Amino acid sequence: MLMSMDTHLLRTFVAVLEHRSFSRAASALGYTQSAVSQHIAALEADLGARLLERRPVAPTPAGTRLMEHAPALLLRLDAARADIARLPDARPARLTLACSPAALTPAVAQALAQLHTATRLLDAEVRLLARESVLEDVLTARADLGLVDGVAAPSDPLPLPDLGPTTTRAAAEQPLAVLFPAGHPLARRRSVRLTDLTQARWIDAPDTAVPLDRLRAVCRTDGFRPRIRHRGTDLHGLASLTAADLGLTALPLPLAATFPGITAVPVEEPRLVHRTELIHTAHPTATAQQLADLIPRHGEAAS
Amino acid sequence: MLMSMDTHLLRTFVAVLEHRSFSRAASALGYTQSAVSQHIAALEADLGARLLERRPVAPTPAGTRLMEHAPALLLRLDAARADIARLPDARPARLTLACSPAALTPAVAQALAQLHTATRLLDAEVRLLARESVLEDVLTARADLGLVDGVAAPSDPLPLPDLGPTTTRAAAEQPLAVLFPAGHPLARRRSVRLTDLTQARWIDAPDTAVPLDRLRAVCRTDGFRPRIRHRGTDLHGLASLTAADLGLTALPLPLAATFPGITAVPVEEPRLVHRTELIHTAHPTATAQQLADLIPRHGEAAS
DNA sequence: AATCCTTACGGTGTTCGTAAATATG
DNA sequence: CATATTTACGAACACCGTAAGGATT
Repeated sequence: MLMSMDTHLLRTFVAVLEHRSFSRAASALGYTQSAVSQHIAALEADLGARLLERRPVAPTPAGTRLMEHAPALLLRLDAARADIARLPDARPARLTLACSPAALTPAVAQALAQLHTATRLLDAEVRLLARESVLEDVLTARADLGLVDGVAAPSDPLPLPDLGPTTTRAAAEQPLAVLFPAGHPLARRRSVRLTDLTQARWIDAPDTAVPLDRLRAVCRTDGFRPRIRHRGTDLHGLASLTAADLGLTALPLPLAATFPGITAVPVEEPRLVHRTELIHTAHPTATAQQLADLIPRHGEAAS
Repeated sequence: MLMSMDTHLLRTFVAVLEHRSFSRAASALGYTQSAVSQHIAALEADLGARLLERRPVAPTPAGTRLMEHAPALLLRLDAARADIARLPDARPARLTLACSPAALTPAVAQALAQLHTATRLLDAEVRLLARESVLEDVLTARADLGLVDGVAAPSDPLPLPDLGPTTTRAAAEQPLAVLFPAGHPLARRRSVRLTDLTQARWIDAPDTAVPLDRLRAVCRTDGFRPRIRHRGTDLHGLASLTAADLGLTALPLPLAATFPGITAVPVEEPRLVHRTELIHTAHPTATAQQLADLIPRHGEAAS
């Protein structure tokens, strides 16, 4: 009766927790409530521990532990499938590029344009995603190439989770800036120390380059408490929140300087840069490699 | 008919490639040859690609791709199971510490001794493993605590693969040294540049702190070509190979200085250290935490 | 009472082993 | 011809859905 933690079971487990309901998870997965119930029961029997509280549905401690593994496992399972699926095809002419919000720089756009004229490329697609989703898209072959941005020490790689075999390469490094509303007292300074701003009001924008928990990690502090949260990839909207004095934001300096009502001040301390990295699988398609070669580089690294 | 890449199938797939034979894999797994054959057939049907060549058994390109994912997947599956299994137990009194070869320093031994007297600890075990295996042991709960060593830039973390939720902490940083046989012309120098030694004869010791591919990565060169390879965790034997002029080795300076027939010369450029890191799961056992707290620290980081 | 999850039960389809067939070197 | 993998087949079993049973709000 004890199966070896079948992937089906993990999938429904995750779905149940996402939907906080057996029945909703069931219809989402195309199963019966009964089947979902049996799946969870089987998992619990297999692992010898209760995983979920019911009514309301919530994870037990053991369920929480399992949840720390299951999504990554399922993602990697999909990645493996995708890696094999894209192996033998006559390459479809479509090229898909997944980008986190601030990673789509003019240089990238130019590279795309070059490729377009050079190869009479039929179809290219750019997907703007939350930074967490880019790696996922590349691993599952929803995108041929990815561009993620974030903050790091100069010439350090971004700390990306290692969910499968990928290759990473620095595409750009730009100075990091804090955005102030135009009249802000600190807006006249030539540079700021991040460590002076731990107690300021910040906007947490977890889908963009600089989630606040990253700033906390990089500055080794537990300041940077968010006043409000901004979800999504709309940097212009984010900047306008700052312009309205709802809180501070950090963005790459050249980009930050383009927003109206904003004064961007470079970060002086700690020594940080806004870095963009190019991601592709260990075995990129030919066109993907072509585009990758057209995107300027700024150093090198691989995983 | 298409299953969702069942974990059984992956397990037998890996076993078949490890044993290079359907029949040997079958008996290793407690199956019939027939069952193994059916497993592989099912996987190939599911993924729509031939995975193995038969007679002799060897991976096809698609099989190679799958092999880039399957072991990590299975490891993480075991890690999840272990994470849950060790959750509710009344703690068994045994504490297991997994160490890579040069990570077991006097400070660690002292910490163990302290714990032993402080808690009248019934049973402690130290496992000396190849550096790759330490993380694996911690994830699967074969060890409560891990110590891995390697080279990195000062105060940079070691690049460990992210195969599951773990916490990492620097335990020590020591100067890195190159080992020369006692009479070697360079052995009289006060320090050496690694970049001057890319063309020298090296011993590759992939199970110890400084595999040559790591040196290549860190020096951004493709030198450091191995003359011979040394497997295993026996540093004394490794040093004696160097003493016999079979090739150079890099080790932490204080340790290197203890070997007879060897002159250890500190590395001056690039700026590198030998670093030891303490690993435990995100939810360590009480005794594991106790020991961890007794081991001196040298900075901090988490994943 | 309504909603939601669990349990009982039967049909369908899958998995395994035995054994015969087939391919390879 | 010997060894190794595949295929055929039947029995045991697992899985899902229907439907009835509990539990919780």
